[in-house]
Amino acid sequence: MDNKTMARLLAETADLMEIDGADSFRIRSYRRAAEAAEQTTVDLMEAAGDTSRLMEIDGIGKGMAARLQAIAATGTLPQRDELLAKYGAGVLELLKLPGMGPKTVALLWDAGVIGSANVDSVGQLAQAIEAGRLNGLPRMGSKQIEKLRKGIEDYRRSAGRFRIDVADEEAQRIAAYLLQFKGIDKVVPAGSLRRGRETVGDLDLLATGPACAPEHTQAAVDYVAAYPGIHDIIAKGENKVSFHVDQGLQVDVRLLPSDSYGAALQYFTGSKAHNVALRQRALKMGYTLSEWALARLDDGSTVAAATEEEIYAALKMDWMPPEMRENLGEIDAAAEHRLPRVIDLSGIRGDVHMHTTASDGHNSIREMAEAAIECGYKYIAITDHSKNLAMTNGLDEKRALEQIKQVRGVDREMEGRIRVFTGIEVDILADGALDLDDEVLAAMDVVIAAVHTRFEQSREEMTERVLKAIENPYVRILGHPTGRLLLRREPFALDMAAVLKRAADLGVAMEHNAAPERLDLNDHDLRLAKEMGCRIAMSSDSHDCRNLGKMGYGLRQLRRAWLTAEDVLNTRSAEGFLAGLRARP
DNA sequence: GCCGTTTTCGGCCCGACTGTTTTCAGTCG
Repeated sequence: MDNKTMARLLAETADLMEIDGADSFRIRSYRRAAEAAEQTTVDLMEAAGDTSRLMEIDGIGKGMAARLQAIAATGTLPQRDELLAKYGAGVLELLKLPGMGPKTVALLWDAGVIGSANVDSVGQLAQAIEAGRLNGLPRMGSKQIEKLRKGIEDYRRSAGRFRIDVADEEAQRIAAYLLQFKGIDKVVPAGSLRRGRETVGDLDLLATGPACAPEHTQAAVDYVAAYPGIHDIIAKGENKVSFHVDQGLQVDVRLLPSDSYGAALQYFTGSKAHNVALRQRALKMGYTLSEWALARLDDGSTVAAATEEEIYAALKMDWMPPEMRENLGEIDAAAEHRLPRVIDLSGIRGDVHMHTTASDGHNSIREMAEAAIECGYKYIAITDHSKNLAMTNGLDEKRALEQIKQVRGVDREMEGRIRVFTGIEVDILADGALDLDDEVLAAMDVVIAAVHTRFEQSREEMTERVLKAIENPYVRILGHPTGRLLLRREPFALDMAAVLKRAADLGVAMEHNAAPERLDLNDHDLRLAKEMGCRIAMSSDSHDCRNLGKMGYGLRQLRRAWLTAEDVLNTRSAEGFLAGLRARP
């Protein structure tokens, strides 16, 4: 069982305890432990034998260590099983409905609307609503019932999160609309979009300006609510409008006076865990922190509010990039002035993976090189597909050798304006062998090995396959390691910890494809890579010169994992990049 | 159930919005 599953079991137990009316602080412990299990780089199954090692993880005490051990040993948690038997598995799904919290679930259960044997609680609830069986229950007026009916509709229509680039585009459209209103000067996305999460659950936009001052927001609120892309309005208050856009994404727009802008931006950027920890720190210092201001506890006077920098400074901390705000140690680091300087997009000097018309790309070597110069890059590597990928017109040994000559030719023609390296994206076969001869690979500057064909292989076999491939001394980069591109974002079942470790030992770099629809490595993989000293090679994997330079989203993931320029090979000069790769035999 | 500049007991983050309440509970972020 992986950490994520263990985290889910703990989180579900917390949900069930909440329905059961358990002590709220105890519930919070389960949630904290679930977050800790999800975020830790310790392999919990492996550490389960060692109680003290589990207890070293923040948020895991004696009790939670025992529960993790129970999960590791039996695959389940007695507390959870008991509550599931009582309430039925369907209640966990009910909690995902908007407006449906534990108290309401408990109410429905007490009233007999939800039966313990019933698994399809959402369907059951829908039927109960139609049959009028909610009428007369406490707190169940006609509006509340209608809200639930609509919630079920929305849930069935679009459950889930949206890719960051999709959310980003919507944010820009809404911002452009808002900025047309006289008195709205600035619109900034907050929430997980600002933190650079891979996906966004809903969109938080902050607007400020004279029209957003308290008591004068009505006209601006009405203007927001008139946004043409709105599908339906969820809530409309004095300084907040929530709505769905047509594709299902929920948007929260908040209007704020400029003197609270920093406090609000900090607050709505989150994450939740970061904010909770920050407010605890504020309390210890005799302050209270809200979206309006950092204020003194005793007389309520404002300490800081207008900018994030002021607020962090008043809390005796360095300001930190939004990507780092996940309560993963950044608060202590900022207080001790030892935040790492995370990687910046302007530091990227080369793109190490791209295709040309020789295989399935749309442009010539020369066109790719010219486009890369436009992006400000100092070097690129041409890495077309190899022959096993027949559908891409992949290169065989003969064509690969011919291409080397062409690339070297273009490299000379560029006269130092940019360096163009030779390379290939070679296929890892089912047995871990590569589909081109070593003599050809030996002639390449950059060999990227990637799995392109998936056979019916188990996790162990997939891992063996990749481990064997990177043993090949000519392989310098492991390409799209988690296979997300190929499997419609379904990652391979692969022991990433083992792969990262071996890659680090061998000096093989790990590719991180930075296009938003690909993003090879997740936050957890990247933190592991950093911990193990496995270096990252960022790429666009461009098949079109227009896609070069679109590394922004993937780069923000690297910031989330605290990666610095040191950890990423593309930040080096052309010669430094080659030298940073595993040495060739 | 966790944790310690409050330190082994007694605390544990903050406010807006909604609906059904005539003073507040529940949900959300």
